[in-house]
Amino acid sequence: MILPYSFYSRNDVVLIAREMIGKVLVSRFDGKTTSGVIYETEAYNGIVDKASHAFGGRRSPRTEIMYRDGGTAYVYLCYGVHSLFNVVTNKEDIPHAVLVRAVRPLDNMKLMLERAGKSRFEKKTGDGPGKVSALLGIHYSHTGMSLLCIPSNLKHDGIWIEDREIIVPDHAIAALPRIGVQYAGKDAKLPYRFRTELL
DNA sequence: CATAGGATCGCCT
DNA sequence: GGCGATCCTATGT
Repeated sequence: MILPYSFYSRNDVVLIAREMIGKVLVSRFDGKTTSGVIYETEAYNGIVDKASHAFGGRRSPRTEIMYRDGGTAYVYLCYGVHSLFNVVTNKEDIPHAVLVRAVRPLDNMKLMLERAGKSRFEKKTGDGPGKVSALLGIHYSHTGMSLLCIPSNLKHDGIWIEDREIIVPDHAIAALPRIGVQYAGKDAKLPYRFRTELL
């Protein structure tokens, strides 16, 4: 089942980030589908979250995407090198987002290896938000795409997330501080990162 | 217009 | 554990 608007539009971004563990991130570009099982995410809790790009209600051409309705892709360039993929959650004008930090490669390993410039898979191949985008072919120019409009035409591009009923028990999901947000002061310590070692 | 810095990665030691 | 790559974005003049 493709995750519907009702999954993304809820107001608890931390819960959504936790529930995204075990879901399958899918992309289709040039008619070629690739996917991976999500095993690490981070929640960014809108205008009250110092670690969020939208902290304090800041708006800019880049962060404007975060104020869109739930189910929109927010992809931005980090360190001039890496595209980082997030899903916007909640309703329009509430800039919540979930960063996908790691996936276990699933469909079309060959193409994903090629994209990552690797010759074989290792445990860490999809571990890291920059690597997630590299494997799936997601680029910062894809920011603003809807994850709810699934292309029926196989030649059409699209990104979406599926529930393939992969069960990850609650006790197997660790809640940890987020990575790389030391500038966020007190908010840097919030347990908004979710990760499982089961997948 | 100029500038500093970033929700990272891979390679080096 | 340290560092350079690399370029967009935000901010300030």
